[in-house]
Amino acid sequence: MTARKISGGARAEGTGQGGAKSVSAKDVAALAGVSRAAVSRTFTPGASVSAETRRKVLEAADALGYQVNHLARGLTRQQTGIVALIVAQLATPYRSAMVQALTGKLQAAGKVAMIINTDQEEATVELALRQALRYRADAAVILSGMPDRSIADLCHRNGQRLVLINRDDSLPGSIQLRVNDAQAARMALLAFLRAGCRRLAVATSCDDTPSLLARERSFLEEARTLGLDVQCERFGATGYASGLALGERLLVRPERPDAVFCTTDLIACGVMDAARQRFGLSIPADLSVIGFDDIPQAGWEAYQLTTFTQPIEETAAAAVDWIARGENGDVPCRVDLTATMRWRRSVRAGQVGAETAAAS
Amino acid sequence: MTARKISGGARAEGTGQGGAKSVSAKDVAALAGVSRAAVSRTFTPGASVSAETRRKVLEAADALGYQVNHLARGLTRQQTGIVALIVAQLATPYRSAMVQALTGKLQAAGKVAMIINTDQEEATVELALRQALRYRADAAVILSGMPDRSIADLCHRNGQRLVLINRDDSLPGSIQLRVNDAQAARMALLAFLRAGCRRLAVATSCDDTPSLLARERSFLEEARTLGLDVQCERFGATGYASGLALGERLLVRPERPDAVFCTTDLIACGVMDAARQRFGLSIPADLSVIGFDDIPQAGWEAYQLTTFTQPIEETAAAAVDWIARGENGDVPCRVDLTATMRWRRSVRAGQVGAETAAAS
DNA sequence: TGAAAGTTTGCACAGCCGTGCAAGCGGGAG
DNA sequence: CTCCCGCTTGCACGGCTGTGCAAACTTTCA
Repeated sequence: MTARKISGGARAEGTGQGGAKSVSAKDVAALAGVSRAAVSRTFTPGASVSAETRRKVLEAADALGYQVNHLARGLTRQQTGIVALIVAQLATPYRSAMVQALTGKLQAAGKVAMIINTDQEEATVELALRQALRYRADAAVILSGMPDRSIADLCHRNGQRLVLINRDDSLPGSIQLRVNDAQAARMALLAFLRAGCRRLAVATSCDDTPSLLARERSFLEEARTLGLDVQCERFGATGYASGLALGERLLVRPERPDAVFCTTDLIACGVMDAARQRFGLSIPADLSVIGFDDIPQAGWEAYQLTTFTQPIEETAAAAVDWIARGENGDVPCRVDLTATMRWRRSVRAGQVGAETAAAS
Repeated sequence: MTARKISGGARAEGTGQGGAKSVSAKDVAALAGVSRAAVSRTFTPGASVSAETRRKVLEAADALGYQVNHLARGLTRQQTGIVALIVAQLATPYRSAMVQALTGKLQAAGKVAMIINTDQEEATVELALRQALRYRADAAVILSGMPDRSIADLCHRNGQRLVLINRDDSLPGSIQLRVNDAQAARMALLAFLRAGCRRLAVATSCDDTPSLLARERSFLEEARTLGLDVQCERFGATGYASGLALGERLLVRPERPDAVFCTTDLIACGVMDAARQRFGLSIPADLSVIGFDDIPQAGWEAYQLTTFTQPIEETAAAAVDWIARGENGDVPCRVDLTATMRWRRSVRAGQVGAETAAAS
């Protein structure tokens, strides 16, 4: 296209007209009257510089507003300090909380987070990883979707490490962080039974993310093991609106459920609202509900939803720790984390007698 | 510290042991049997390469999984394609929605978003901008906090453009995006009056962000102009919990308000829950509430909150458009956007007679 | 005072890319 | 056959940093 010729000569004092070149170590060296290497060493911890030179350099750097160029530094070093977060549907309570935790901890570890959004259609996880590769990210954290084996291999060959959060497959040279979805789902079932509920149901979305599937399947399987029947309804995308629709579909049935396990808190909120507003039911007297994620809204007065708390901080900490540690090679690593049950008031107190938890 | 010597020689075929150098244009050139310049030109639109050479290069690049290094490219070009988003409290409905919109549109414009989190204490906006500078971001979008003039000047000198979203001050060489907070607050007041409410109140947090202050002040001033008294309560951080506390404080007063303008939807939800659960009030019969932001929860069945819809898409579009346009110089630019009223069911229908909006 | 040891500094190169410039190559016209 | 023109291609440089190596300088010790 347009040639965009860069005038190498005149480094005028006036604030830049267009390109506005940023100040480099050469500029600082010139002003301080030292070599460029001296500037570089001043900003390299452990390098040998005399106090006098250091002072001159820092003074000049301050006057010019110099900041070391991490991009150029990333060329020689094998690290850029960039970590890509690949995520869809960021504006969701759980996702945004996870991203907040990750960015915070990454910063504390001296890294910086780059967000790659896969909301648009198509084969976007692959595109996202290629983008991460182009910026030579030290690692990529995958929160949504799952890369093909071939793409993962491409990352591996280019020295980009992968963090898989609640993804199914294991990949070489990557760490896999998983939450105990299956066990939690079984706990939910037990909680319902202990509360005396018998007409059980599951409400979930049509999104086939590994976590949602695991929660649904475990609940169903455990029920079948115990010889119980469970009504399962699946609808739409993961979110409040789908929860509303799911509630209507379930509660209109002849054998109306008295307990619904929702694979997500957002769905649970929708189900609760449907039960109350459209069917005049009261919770937990007429209907017990359990969700998953423990998003902020689950604790709101209007819901007081019993759910499972995602170990967001621990997950983020484990991910960042593994990224910062750097060293390890090809062996895939796996970390299991536990979502703990959070009792609130959306499950009715046990009728059978025995241990009814959490009165307050 | 440790010397980290990089062995320049052996480029072994085996998957890397530690550093795992990523594949460069030189590698592709070697495999394709052409010069490195040919590789570069193949990936530069509009450059002159023969079909045959291009084919060989693309083949080799594909075999090796080559991706152009945007960091190195950023050295020669004056653009890195990186845009820094400086934000605190990302895990909040409004903020995360804004970040989602920004990242999506940035990507569509061929840029990439870098998140810099200012949740930690201290003078972090300055630190965040310095970090953005170190990565030679083309622009920085400031969603939280306000940089000192001196820091803004530093960015300006280094050719980093600034986007201020709902910030007070105007700065040279930056664009300022503002929403009509003041006008909206006046509309809220009028809506209350038209509904027949007379005991007005404002609930806000102690955070002194420009938007919140503008909403509060405009409401109060307009009321004073009309000779009306308004009870104003201020408490805690911006969020649901503060809303709950604010509701309790306001509703326990001798002259109990019959209308509360909340500077944020999260606060509004808290106030509504306090009114219902702790005081047994019904909304809007006993209490009318108006919020701000139109977060997803405002549309939930349990709230049906009348509020003001933030022009998130328009804001993000305007920001990205300005960033992508690039060209313009020192003249500060300002764009005004309008938050439009979203009628739901948290304001009682007018009693006076005349124009009562939104029946359904 | 002279030599040895230690510190500091500059040079030059590597890391990766884009691109101006000139040389090479092929083809068409006279 | 020769000349000219257009397209390709390689060389070399610039952009910014970190760092090994050797030279210069300072300090210490005999």
